[in-house]
Amino acid sequence: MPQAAPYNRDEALDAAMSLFWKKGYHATSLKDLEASLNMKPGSIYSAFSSKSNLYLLALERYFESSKQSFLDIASTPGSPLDALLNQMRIFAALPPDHEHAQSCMLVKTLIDTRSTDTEIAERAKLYVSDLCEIIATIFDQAINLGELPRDTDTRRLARRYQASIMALRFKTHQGFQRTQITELAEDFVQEFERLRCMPPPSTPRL
Amino acid sequence: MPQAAPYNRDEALDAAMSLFWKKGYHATSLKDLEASLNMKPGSIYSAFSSKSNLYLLALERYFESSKQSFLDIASTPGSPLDALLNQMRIFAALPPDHEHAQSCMLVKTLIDTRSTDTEIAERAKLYVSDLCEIIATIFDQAINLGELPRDTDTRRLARRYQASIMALRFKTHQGFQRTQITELAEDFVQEFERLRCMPPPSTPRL
DNA sequence: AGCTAATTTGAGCGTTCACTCAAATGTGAA
DNA sequence: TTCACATTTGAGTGAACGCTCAAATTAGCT
Repeated sequence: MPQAAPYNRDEALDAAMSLFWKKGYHATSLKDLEASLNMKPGSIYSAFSSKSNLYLLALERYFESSKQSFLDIASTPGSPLDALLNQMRIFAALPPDHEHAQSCMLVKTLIDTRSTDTEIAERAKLYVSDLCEIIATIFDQAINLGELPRDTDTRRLARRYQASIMALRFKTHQGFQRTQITELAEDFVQEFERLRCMPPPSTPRL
Repeated sequence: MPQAAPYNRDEALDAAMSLFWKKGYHATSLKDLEASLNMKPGSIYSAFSSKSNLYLLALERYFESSKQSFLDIASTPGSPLDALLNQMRIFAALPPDHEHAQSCMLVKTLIDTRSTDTEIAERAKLYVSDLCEIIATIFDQAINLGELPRDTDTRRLARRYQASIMALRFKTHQGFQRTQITELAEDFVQEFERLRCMPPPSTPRL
């Protein structure tokens, strides 16, 4: 005796994202999704077409929120370099049970689907590149503010930053001790801190 | 009409390792294994008990060979620091279609099984720690040879080295361009190179 | 050759997979 | 109230899953 129940697309996609992020694409079953989204198979399929399409939507959601957090950094009034490095420390400081205290979903997706689901993997690659480009523009800002040398290869630096973040987040996921994570973050931060230009002389040159 | 066919445990485990490494635990089916190992389901089960146990054996194989390559580094006659950093460049220089030119299998395992197969994930964690400890002892050797300052925290340094390798290998897996991988490797190598002590003065002090 | 133990075989087990659809229900216009 | 429409329901689809086991084959010993 079916009854019509409400259904909120945003909440459903959030739930799907959390579940997929936690369990991965292959290990998540329709049964799991039914329970998490609180929807029956028919509803899920009429709303999202297929498991893989639902995954793509969940991944897009993850990407958009990551993108937004970097755009926020880009529009932070103070030092862009400080803001980027702070972001690194923030990941390291997340309580271990926090939802975000695990591997980047894009990384998990690539590892999980690269050799089995090309479409999903390609999408994830695209998102990673997009984020990298945004990070590079933040480093560009840092140059314009005199925080980095004019000849810095910002694309290359962004790739290194992204790789460091991924490594850090993976180590979080792996269940390292808190102090070890903090130390690792501090090590990475120091490497970028070294590139910072000395503050310009406060007295104007003649 | 069954016929008895030969069966080589080493070859079978190698094939299982390659397949699991490439596709991941959940995405690899018994059918896939039957084809790769060239064994029928009954033989597989009488030889390896279960899919998960076969995975554990394949993972152990992976670990042992990784371990061996670091032990080789440890017993290299020259500079241990050089040997470690060379290892990094070697990963970056692998042709993209090389079997090893993908994410570390321990990383893939952790991401794939952490929330679904505790036993496998715990084993992977253990192996990662073991490798980290070996790397730390190589940094210890570097200290004793005067390549690193006496007060270096080698455990911490080993964790950073391991994280950097993981990030680098993941980026390889992700399908970056060759030059970009090389640049990233060079960036990471430079970070460690900076820690190296100046060579001791060749003329004895008075 | 004849027997025993060890091993491989592959059809097929029960289960779970992603997914479908006719029926039941709520909603809104007339 | 009535009827058309949009939506949800959940039992059920065929296929694929991990896995089993009786029968067939080989290998080694006597």
